[in-house]
Formats: sequence, C-alpha cells, structure tokens
Amino acid sequence: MVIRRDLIKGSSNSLLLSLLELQPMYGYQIVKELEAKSQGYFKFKEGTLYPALHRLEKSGLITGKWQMLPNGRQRRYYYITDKGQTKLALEKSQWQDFFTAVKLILQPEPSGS
Amino acid sequence: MVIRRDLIKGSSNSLLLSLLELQPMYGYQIVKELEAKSQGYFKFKEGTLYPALHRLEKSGLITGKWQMLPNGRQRRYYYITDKGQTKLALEKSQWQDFFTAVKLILQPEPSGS
DNA sequence: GATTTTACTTAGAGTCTCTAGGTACAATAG
DNA sequence: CTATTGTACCTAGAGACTCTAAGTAAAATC
Repeated sequence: MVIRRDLIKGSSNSLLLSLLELQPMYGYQIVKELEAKSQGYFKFKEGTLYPALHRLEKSGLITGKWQMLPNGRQRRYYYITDKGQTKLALEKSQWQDFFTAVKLILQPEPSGS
Repeated sequence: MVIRRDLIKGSSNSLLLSLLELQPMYGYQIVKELEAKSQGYFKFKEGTLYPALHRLEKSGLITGKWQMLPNGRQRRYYYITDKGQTKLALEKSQWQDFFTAVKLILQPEPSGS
C-alpha cells in the first residue's frame, strides 16, 4: 500500500479530476459544480482553482481547450486525459486508505465488548 | 455548519488530540501509538510531531509536563486540557462533514436508478 | 447608469509537512 | 569493550498548497 501523506493537503486534485471525469468543464463552472455537488461544502477560491488547473494541465492529467462562445467570448474547457483517469483511480483508492486510517484514530473500537 | 478547509492539511491536530484523550503520552510514544493504531498508515516524522505538539500547547489544547524517569532521564508527557476536549469534539464533527463532502464528489450517486 | 455576475489570471502571505541536522544517553550486539 | 541501534527531544529551511487581494474585461440585471 502506497501511503500519500500529501492527500491531506492535496484533496483538490482528486476533486477536480473526479468532476472532469463526468464531463469537460471550464473553471467558473467547476467552482459552481463543486459547490452544488458537495451541498455547499466546497467553495473553491479562484486563487486555489486556477493554479490547480494549471498544475494538472502541466502534469498531463487534464487538457485545456479555448472555446469560442456565440457572443465572441472565450472559455477554457478542461478535459481529463487517459493519464488523468489512471491517476484518479489511484487517488480514489488512496482516499479510502486515508479515511480508514483516520477513522481508526478518531473512532477507536472499544477494546473490550 | 462551519467549514474548515484547513482540515485537509491539518489532520495532525485532531489525531494528536484524539490520542491524548485516551491517556497522556510523550512524543516518542505518540509516534509509535499512531503507527500501531492506524495499522502502519501514520508515521509521523519528528519534524512534524514536535512542532505540532508545541503549537497545541501554545494554543492551550494540551499541557506538557516533564517527568523524571528512575534512571534520571526526562520525558515530556502531554495532557489534553478541557479546551482541548472541546476542540476535539468540534473537530470530529467537522471531519464527518468533510468526509461526507469528499464522498459526494468522489463517489457520486448514479442520478437515475 | 450602476451593480452584479461571468471568466480568467497572478503575486504574495500564511500554514503545514518533510528533510536533515543536532544533542544525549541506554541497551544490545558483536 | 566498542559499535550500532533505539529512545527522546529539538529546530532551521525547503517545498507545497490555499487564500487574500488585486487586475482585466464584458455581459446581464436592476
């Protein structure tokens, strides 16, 4: 079992990949979707989101494409790559391990019964 | 519901408080206990643990007391304070919220059934 | 016409974890 | 008896991530 302590601070990567697995999205949309899907819990700030997207793209986990809107404006849509899919699957299982470990500490089983 | 994004990177506080809730411990012992209880998952480095303990003490969540061993050496035992107990209860419920939110994103329910 | 919302970007501060080093003594191995 | 391993604590500095805050720009709503 590979242990990734950085899961703790790096949850954003998994969350973003997981969203983009469902469909390509652009930054602003991602913020709204994350908030809606998490029932208001996650409210990504721009200063968190955009750098995170740029990191993911640089790592080859997602690809961004500018798309022209009818009104002439541009949006940058992000697509998950094959590499990103693989990475996401790995991170999901690592999240499971992390959850399990935290629960072992925070909710210890009563030793006797 | 108070949302604490820093839970993500700040899991150590909850873990430490949770351990000390069971019994007072000293630093070295905490490392070993955390590893044992989490079945090998958490292996705190000294550079993480001791600064964390000092932060907790400074915040009044734990109290450290030097204790003399029969052989003349000293250990610093940490005790959770009332303030720490209160804080821990809060953090546990915040963890629940966080878990729930992450799961909503990483394991979305199929919309139709 | 003014405000809010959409949409992207970046610099800098703050926080946390880890690496790596230091100190010191006890216990065990060879 | 000496070398290594384990116990036990501490800290400086690098690296990574999130947030605040600011800038740019245009559409939509009031």
